[in-house]
Amino acid sequence: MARPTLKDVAAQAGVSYQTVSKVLNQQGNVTPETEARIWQAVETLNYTPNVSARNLRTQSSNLIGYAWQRTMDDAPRPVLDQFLYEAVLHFEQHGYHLLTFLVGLESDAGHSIYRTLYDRQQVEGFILADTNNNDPRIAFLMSANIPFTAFGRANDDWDFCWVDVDGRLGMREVIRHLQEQGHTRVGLITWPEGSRAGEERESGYTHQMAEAGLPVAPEWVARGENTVHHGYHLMQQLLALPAAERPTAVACVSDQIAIGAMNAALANGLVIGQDVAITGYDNAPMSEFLYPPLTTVQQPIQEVSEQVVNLLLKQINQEPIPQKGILLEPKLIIRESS
Amino acid sequence: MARPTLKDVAAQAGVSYQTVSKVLNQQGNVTPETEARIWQAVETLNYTPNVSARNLRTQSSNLIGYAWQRTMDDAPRPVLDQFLYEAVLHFEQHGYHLLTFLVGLESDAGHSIYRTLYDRQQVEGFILADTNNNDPRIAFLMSANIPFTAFGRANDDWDFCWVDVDGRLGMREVIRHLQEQGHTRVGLITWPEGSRAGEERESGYTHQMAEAGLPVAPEWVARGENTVHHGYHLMQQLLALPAAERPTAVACVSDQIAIGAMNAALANGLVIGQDVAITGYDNAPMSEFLYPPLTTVQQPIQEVSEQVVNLLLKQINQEPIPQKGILLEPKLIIRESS
DNA sequence: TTAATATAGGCGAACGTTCGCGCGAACGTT
DNA sequence: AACGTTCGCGCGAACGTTCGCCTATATTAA
Repeated sequence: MARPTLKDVAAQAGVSYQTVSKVLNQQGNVTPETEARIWQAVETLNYTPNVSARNLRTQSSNLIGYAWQRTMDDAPRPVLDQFLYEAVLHFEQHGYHLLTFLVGLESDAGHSIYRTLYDRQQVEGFILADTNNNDPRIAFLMSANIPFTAFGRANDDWDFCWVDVDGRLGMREVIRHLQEQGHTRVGLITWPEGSRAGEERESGYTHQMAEAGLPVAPEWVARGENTVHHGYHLMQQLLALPAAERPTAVACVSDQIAIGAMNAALANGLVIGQDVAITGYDNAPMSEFLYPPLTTVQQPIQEVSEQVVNLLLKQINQEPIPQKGILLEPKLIIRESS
Repeated sequence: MARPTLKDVAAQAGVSYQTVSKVLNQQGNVTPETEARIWQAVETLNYTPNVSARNLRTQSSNLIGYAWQRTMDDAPRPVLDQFLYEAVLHFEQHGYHLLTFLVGLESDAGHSIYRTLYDRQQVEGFILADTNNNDPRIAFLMSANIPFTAFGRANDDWDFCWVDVDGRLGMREVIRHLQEQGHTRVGLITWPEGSRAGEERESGYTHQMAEAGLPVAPEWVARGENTVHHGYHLMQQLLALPAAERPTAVACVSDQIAIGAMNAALANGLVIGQDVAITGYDNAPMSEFLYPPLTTVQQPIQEVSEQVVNLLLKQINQEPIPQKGILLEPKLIIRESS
């Protein structure tokens, strides 16, 4: 038999199909008896509403878009993965689903996909991650007046909804911890310049060093992409400095990089946590089981997702938004690598 | 102004709105002039078709469902991630998008979400990954007659569409390679029993050892979950065997496990690739940059995705399916860890 | 010249909902 | 007994498409 519709249910229950609709949407008055009859009919016919028809009528799709960006290097992004998972979870609790799509590498032309998806009413808004200063996606979505919420900040004078974790604070705590361990020459392996998250974390490093009255040699700050590979080579670079000026501790802006740095230290015959301290960032699942376990920073991803979802749904439902930007605090996790 | 509809475009172009529809769907005869006028109107009004209305009319949604399963341990799944990415890519080339949803942990009740999503015509089919023997999802989808294609096999006598990579062959080649390196005592770290992929790989191990006339001690086969953590401990276990019966080479069923095993070997002061050989499986992005780089097996994920998409779309479009199961060949990648 | 044919485009209907309005019956109030 | 009010439910309309059929005009053939 073909999919049952409202009319089929109505016929079965002996009422008009609009009444069935009302019962299903729990509005309108019906006697308990007819309501029971209707539910009974729904049950026996195994009726489920047609979502296209409903969407057409209500002018909504209950879908949120997320552009899946391939990272340059295919590195795993534990934080992003968890963020997405949690976001899907929270969206589902509000009856929304996530529609994933790809955006071309040609960044300019690529934005039209956001516009198209929104204009044809396939999605009601977007979530963004991995944002940056001058992020063209954010600029575009703001100008197009399309609802979205970002995990991560962009230009401070841009007015949009975001949720972020205070990377500056996180890195400050890392550096303070290293200082408490007695380290005075602390290096930093970070991303290339121009990354908002990188700037935050670097600023945490710089400020905490300054606050402790410790000088920072320019060659202690190494920059490269977010891969184990780069971490390895940048650490080699730091270790190649003369013994007297070589950092005794190295903070990395990601666990990926830290793993590379650890490998480099091992390759140089150093005992990590003893000859040299290394810290990561993100608390990737495996960081706990590395050799030795990695000191790192944990971000409250679950809360990030929840807030992102809330902010986006508020926009979609035109509800008032008390605070457009939400900054959460990370947590230092001390293990044996430092 | 409100979203323009077909009628708005029609008014602008001076034709009936149905004619506009025909032009947009490239069917029906129109003079080049009117066609140009229509496109012009579409352009100036910035018209995009309403997808709900179209879906309602055509009884299709152009959406494919994928159930996001949280792994027990939150371990990264490089293969799965790449598979999904490629699948999204191929689906988009056919005008489809991917709808992600979560399935509850209570496996039995959880299937209703597949049914619901399909019955309300929100998705036209599903893709599955990480399948297993007696996989309840597959059993359910088969019985419900819902289109789907799996990345991975299940019971051999089940008749459904799948694409898989020959794990038995992959592991055979790993073992053969280790044998060629002179190893006679080869261990295996694999998943707990009951995993289809695990069985395949283990069978490759067993057969290749047998073929080479080498005995296999039961204690050489260690089992545990797919984490760095378990890899570490299982390797410790193998290394704790008396020197004379301890394997000189250990094949792992995943790079995750291999990383743990490498860490354990390091912690025991062994030089990997020299004192002991270790191999992984999956060619995770970081495997190349470990210390030392990890010998592993690469799966042709791109082709897997493409075939999965093709099989699923064939089902949806009721096209004939020449071959329901497709088995692809993996490729051994030899690096310094063996 | 007439009839057959092709061509361009209009028209009505339908896809399966939701929503507001309206109407009769039952009920309570004066 | 007459009247307002509430309750339970039906009815028409609309959301924006696509699709098949129909018609009017232009084109060709007899």
